[in-house]
Amino acid sequence: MTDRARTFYLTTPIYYVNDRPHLGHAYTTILADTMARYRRLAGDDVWFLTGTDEHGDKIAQAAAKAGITPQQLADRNSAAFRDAWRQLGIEYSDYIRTTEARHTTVVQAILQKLWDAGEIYLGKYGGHYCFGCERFYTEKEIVDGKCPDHQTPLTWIEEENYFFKMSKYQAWLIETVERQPDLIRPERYRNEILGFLREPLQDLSISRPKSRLTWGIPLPFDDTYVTYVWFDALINYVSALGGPGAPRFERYWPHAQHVIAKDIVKPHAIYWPCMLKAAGIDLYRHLNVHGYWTLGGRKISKSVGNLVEALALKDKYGNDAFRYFVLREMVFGLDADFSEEALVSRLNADLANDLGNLVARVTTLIANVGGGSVPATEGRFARGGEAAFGGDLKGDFEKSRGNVDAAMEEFAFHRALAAIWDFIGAVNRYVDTTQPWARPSNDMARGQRDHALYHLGQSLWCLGLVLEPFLPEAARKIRHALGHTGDPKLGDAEWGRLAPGTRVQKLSGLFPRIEAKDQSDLTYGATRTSRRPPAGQSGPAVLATIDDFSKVDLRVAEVLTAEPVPKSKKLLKLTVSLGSEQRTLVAGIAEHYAPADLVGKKVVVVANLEPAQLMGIESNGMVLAGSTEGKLAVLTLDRDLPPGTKIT
RNA sequence: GGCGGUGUAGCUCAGCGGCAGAGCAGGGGUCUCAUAAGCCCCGUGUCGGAGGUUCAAUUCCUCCCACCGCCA
Repeated sequence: MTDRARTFYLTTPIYYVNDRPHLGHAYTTILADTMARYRRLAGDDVWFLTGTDEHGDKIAQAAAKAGITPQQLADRNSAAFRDAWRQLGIEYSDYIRTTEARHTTVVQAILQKLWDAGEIYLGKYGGHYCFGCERFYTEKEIVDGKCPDHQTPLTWIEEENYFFKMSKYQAWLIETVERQPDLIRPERYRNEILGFLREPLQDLSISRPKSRLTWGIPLPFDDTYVTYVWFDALINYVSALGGPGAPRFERYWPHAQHVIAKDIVKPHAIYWPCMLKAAGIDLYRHLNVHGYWTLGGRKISKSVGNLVEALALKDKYGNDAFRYFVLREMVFGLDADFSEEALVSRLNADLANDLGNLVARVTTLIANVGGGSVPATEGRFARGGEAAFGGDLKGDFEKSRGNVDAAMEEFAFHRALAAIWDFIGAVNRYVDTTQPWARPSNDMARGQRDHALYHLGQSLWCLGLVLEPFLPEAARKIRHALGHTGDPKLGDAEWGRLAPGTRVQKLSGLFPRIEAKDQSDLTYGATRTSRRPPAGQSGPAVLATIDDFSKVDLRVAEVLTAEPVPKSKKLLKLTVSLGSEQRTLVAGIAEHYAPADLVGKKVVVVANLEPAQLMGIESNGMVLAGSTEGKLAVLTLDRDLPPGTKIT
């Protein structure tokens, strides 16, 4: 653990304002935010940039369709991203927009510099162009004369454009990537780039004629052209700092680290280094590449609607839980699957059971048996006694913190969290071992109890600090419960910093469990929605075997009596006949059926469901019914069958 | 088609020459401070398949199969 302050410049990509904020954007931004928070917590000098990319055909076309100017469209959608980050508690230092003057002036200055240096030339290019992709396609890529991506007809365009002499930097780039093993990480993407660089590198078209596209930054040396989107967009990382020579640029650029998703590796690992080299600017330090989220085990379609819905789960389960899930679930660099089921599983197992419950039991112990404040530990337990009594929590924490540091150095957020949870496990075991709730029978036992509570207090204190980047809200609540209201500092995460005598407040319900009855309305995958899913695509992603199905004992039941359950709007109490026996069961159908409508009906019930208490009534079974958008229908029989008939 | 990656316990993944691991899920036990939480115990799995190198291969090499990525 180094104490020397370091400097970090972290960036997300700028997000294209043709899109709505979704899970993918959110994940990248949460990664960068977590890293920024971690470094700030460690006392480092951090600048964290995000923003929006606002030029290009798509924006112009979308604006035309909406009957507004491109700038108005950009303003609106850029605000949507800003709002999403506000809701997610993202603490960025700066938010750049490519339509801002501070950006366009730097882009033009760099273009002029490259033009003056002969790094740019006017060349001719002809090709099949797709307006949707904003790119040319080669003959081989075309499918039936159409764009392989959009399946739309392509346009043959032959035009003069300005080209950046990227090819001349190929050898330099190969050498640079090979010399710096951690420049592009994880390694799989570095290998991909090295593989790509084995083929000859082409020069890069950096302009579009205004006859075809006007929504862009004019080339400073030829105002009949605008700058091509990548050349414009990548420069945001530099322009946001004021450009070369600006104080903020000199301070942060040498420490630049980009965070991106794997789909934009090539521009960042090939174009951008060459552009920087040509402009006489040092290369960034790291390109950190993460994988894709799949949803419910399925590949994500072109439509982003389900990704937007996945992001909406933050409102249902809270920012901390959402943030924890994405950070813990995705191995950095690899793809991972997002599902509400997996999120709830993490929330219950890690946040509620391990962390939330630990915080509750420790604060309650201190409040109830420790007299409401952190006890002092006596000298006789301070040294050898520590290891002898309960274990070495201090050592456990230091080990965990070391692992967190190492993991964060490599952008391995999932390992950092695993390391913290190792410690949480140790603290839970410590509570069980030391049993501080036991009434002390003598001074020795009293001393041991106070000693244990002291160490448990220190443990919570340290968790309240080290968890801050990952669970900002929960960490703050933990610190508040321990009377700490100032700015958190990782340097304070040391044993003894929580002074004996400090008042401690009970903190329970930090992460309430999502109970089984609530889980029944989970969707598989993240496509929970108020709309009906298309026919054939609804339902679980898992397949039930015939054995699974045969576990459910479905029977015909005749409703004998039906009455409302007092104080309940939804529940009806039913007595049904299964032929050989009568059952009482409770059904949540009172809003849709009057009791009198049901009596005499033959319905279908699950006969071997485990009993449940509902409003004080034991329900022995479940009436099958389907529901959608406020409509509900109980299953009945097409022809008559006697009560008790088994349904298979 | 070329290059690369992945394939290990029901699920997610770690291990990468020396007696097969973790978390979750599941089963059993136990404490009662705590959110029916915690803690303890329980895993013989052709380590994708076939060959080879080696005293020894999940680990190294070759080929094959499946999936994924990049490129054409």
